[in-house]
Amino acid sequence: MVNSRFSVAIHILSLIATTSDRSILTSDFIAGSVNTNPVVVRRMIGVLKKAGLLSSQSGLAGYELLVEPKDLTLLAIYQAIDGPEQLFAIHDQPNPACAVGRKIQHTLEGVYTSVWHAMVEQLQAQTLQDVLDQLRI
Amino acid sequence: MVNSRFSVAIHILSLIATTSDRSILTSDFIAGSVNTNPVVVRRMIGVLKKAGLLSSQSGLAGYELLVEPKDLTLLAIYQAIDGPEQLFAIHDQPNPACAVGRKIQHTLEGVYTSVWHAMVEQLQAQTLQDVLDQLRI
DNA sequence: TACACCTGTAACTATAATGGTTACAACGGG
DNA sequence: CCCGTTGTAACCATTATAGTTACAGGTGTA
Repeated sequence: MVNSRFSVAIHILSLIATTSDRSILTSDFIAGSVNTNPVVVRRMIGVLKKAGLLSSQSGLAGYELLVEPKDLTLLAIYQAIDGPEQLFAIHDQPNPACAVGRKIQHTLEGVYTSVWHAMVEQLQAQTLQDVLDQLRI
Repeated sequence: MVNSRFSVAIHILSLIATTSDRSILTSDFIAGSVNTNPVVVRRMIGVLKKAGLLSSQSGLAGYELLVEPKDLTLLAIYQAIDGPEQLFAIHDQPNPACAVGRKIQHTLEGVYTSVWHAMVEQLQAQTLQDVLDQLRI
């Protein structure tokens, strides 16, 4: 099971997209909705900020999306958080003296790449706006 | 990143499928190819055995596949290991007093289900035989 | 200015997952 | 009986994850 950061990121971005009053949109308010600690929220927001998804100003409440919800794909969010990371880990240093061990890593990379491509298609097909629509806000 | 158990399982099953001489197919031999501990191998094999993918006899070297490589999909292997588990974790207890918090879990489930379905298609389209072919054994 | 409130970030902690290891009971074949 | 093997419990080390405390520094307002 992959960690819950992707879920939290989508939650945070949904709040930012739907809260017009910047003054109430503090890390404390967001943490109350997500049910976590404000620092966890600010940490996550720092990552999303580095990825260019939103902006904020130190000392000033409120966050602003830099990408329209309809243009913000779930893939962009996912990659902002987890980078270009592989989905499945491959055990390292299988025995090169063995016919299977020698080629298993390369083979698995191919398998996982095809799975990853399928995931990418799905994540790219859905935007933050789609999520907002399903939240019916 | 998901753990390396799926990779190790495919490696183990590839060895079993391609090693005709049962007497050398010990957990120690397999561990030497995977580069891990024999107990880790036996533990994993116990899981695959419970799932009905292979058979073994206590005290006797060797394992036997119960499904033909061409009929053994990577999905079956994946599910034997990780069960019907969700791919992405969803943070628990978002605030029900918040419009987003109230519906985010259900919405994310839908999103993740569509991603999972895409993965399933890929995993189902590839069999152990395909892996063996790529290993060129 | 003084103050209240906020962000950004470092540092520490608790918990859980992962994989490696030791140990040993039970089994099978020579 | 003896040796090598499987099956499994128990324990340990490492790492990931998320929560927490603490505090420096920015911002607007009385």
